[in-house]
Amino acid sequence: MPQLSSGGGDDLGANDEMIAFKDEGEQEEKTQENAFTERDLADLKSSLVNESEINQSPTSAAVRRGHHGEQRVFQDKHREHLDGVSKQQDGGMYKSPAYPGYPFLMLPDPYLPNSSVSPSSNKVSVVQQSHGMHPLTSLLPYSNDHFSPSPPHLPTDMSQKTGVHRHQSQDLSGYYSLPPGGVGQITPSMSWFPHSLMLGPSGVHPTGIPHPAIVPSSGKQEHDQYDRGMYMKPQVEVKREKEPKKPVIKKPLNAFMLYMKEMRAKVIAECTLKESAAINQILGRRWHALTREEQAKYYELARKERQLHMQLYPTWSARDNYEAGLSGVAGEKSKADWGKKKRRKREKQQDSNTDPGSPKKCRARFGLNQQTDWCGPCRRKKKCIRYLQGGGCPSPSSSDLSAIDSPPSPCPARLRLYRQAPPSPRGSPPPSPSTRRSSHTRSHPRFPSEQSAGKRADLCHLVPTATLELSAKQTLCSSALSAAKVAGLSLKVLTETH
DNA sequence: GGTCCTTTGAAGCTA
DNA sequence: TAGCTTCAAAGGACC
Repeated sequence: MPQLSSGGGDDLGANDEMIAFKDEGEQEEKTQENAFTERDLADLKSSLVNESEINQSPTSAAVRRGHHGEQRVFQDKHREHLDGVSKQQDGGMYKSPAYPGYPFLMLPDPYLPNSSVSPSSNKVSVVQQSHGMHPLTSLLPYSNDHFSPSPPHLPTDMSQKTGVHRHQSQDLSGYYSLPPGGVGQITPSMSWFPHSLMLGPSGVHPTGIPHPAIVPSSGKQEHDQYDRGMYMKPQVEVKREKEPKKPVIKKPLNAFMLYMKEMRAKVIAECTLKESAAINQILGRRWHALTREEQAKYYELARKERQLHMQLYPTWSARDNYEAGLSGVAGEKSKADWGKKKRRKREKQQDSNTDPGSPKKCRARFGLNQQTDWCGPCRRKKKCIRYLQGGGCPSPSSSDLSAIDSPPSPCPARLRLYRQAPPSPRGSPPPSPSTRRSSHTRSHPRFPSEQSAGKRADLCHLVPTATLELSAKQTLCSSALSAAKVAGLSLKVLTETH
C-alpha cells in the first residue's frame, strides 16, 4: 500500500483528506476526527495485518470449501470439538482483547428485553461507551441480534483448525444478541451460553432462535424475517414451517458494514437523512475519517465475526450466495430461484449499462443538491441514461459545474467522489474506493485482513491535494444538507480536478 | 414485490 | 496472481 509508506507527498494527501469531507454531522464530529491520527492509523493497520495473518489459518477457506457436508454433522462434531478446544485454548490468542470492552460479555442493552435499538438509543459512538456496554455492541452483525454473547473461554484460533471444525470465538459472542422475538425466550443470563449450546444442529438455537446470518432466501433480509428457525427449523413457529423458502446464510459483515450498522442511526439522527444511499456516502467518508484505533476495532470485530461465521457454518462459502454458485453447492430450489433473480438483475444491468463504470452518474456528479441537473432516470433512482447515451454526463448549467464533463468513463464520477475522502496520511490505508473499477471493483486492501499486500493496487494516493483543500473551504453544515453536502463536495472535487 | 442506490471489505472467480 | 465481480446492511424511492 503506497499510503502506508511515509513521505512528504503522503502528508499532503493526508491533510487534504482530513479536511475534505465533512459531512453534515461532521461539524459536530469535530476536529478530533480531522485531527487525524492517520499516521497512527497506518501503523496500527499494519500491525493488524500482521496479527491477522498470524492468527488466521491460510487454509481455512480451503477447509471450509472442502467440507461442504452436512451441517448437522458438523454441529455435532463441532460441539464436541468446542468442548475440547475451549479447554486447550483458554487464554489463547484472544486472551488479551485489544479493546477493553471486548469481548462483549454483557448482553447489550438494546437487545435486552424491553430495550430497543432505536436510533436514539444508538447514540453511542465508536469510542464511547454507555451503560457499561461496549460501544460496538450495537454492531452485532447478522443484525439485530439473534444471538447472545457466549462465554469468554471459547477458542478462536482458526489457525489450528485442520479439519472441518471451526472454533467458537469468545470474542465473537458479543456480536450476537437475541432477536426481538427471542429475547423473551432467553434471559440475559442465558446470553452466557456458548454458541455450541445455543445453537442447534443447524445453527438454530434450541429455543428456536436461529443464527442471524440465516435468512430466508427470498425477500429483503429483514431481521425479524430472518430466521425464526427457518434454516433447520427445529420446533419453531408452525407458521414458518409452512414456508417452503429455504434460508440463506448471509455473509459475515465486514468492518465497514459493522461500522455502518452502528453509526447509521447516529447519522440519521444528525442529518435527518433517510435515504440509505446518502447515509452510506456519509458513513463512507466518516469511515475514512476514523482514527486507526477506531477502525481497528471494527476490523477486529469483522475478523472475529468471520471466524464465528466459519465456526457456525463450516460448510458455507461466499460462493453459496453467488448466483453463479447456485448450481453447485446450493442446488436448492430456493437458491436457484434466487440465482435466477440475481442473474436477471445482472443481465439487466449489462443491457442497460454499456458503460462499465456506470450507474448513478448524475447523482455522483451533481450531487443531491443539484438534482435539477440529473437526468430523468437518475431522479427516479434509476440508472443514468446520460452515460448510456454515450457521451457522458452533460455538464450542469451551473458555472461551477460547467467543468464537470463526463470523463471518458475510465474515470467515472464515482471514482472522483472517492478521491475526496481519503484519509491516509502516511499512506495509511484507505485508498478507498477510488480504486474501484467498473461498478464495484476494489483494488486496494485497506487494513488487516486486507489481502496480501500488493495484491491489489492502491490508487488512492493519487488523490489531488488541491481538491481536498477546496472541499475544506466548504461550509455546508446543516445536517439536513448532509447529502447535498456530500454531493457538493463531489462537485467541488470535480471542478478542481478539471 | 423487486430493483436501485450507496458505501467498504471479504471472498470467489477468471484469465 | 492481478483484476474483476458479487454480496453483505439499510431503507426510501421507484416501477
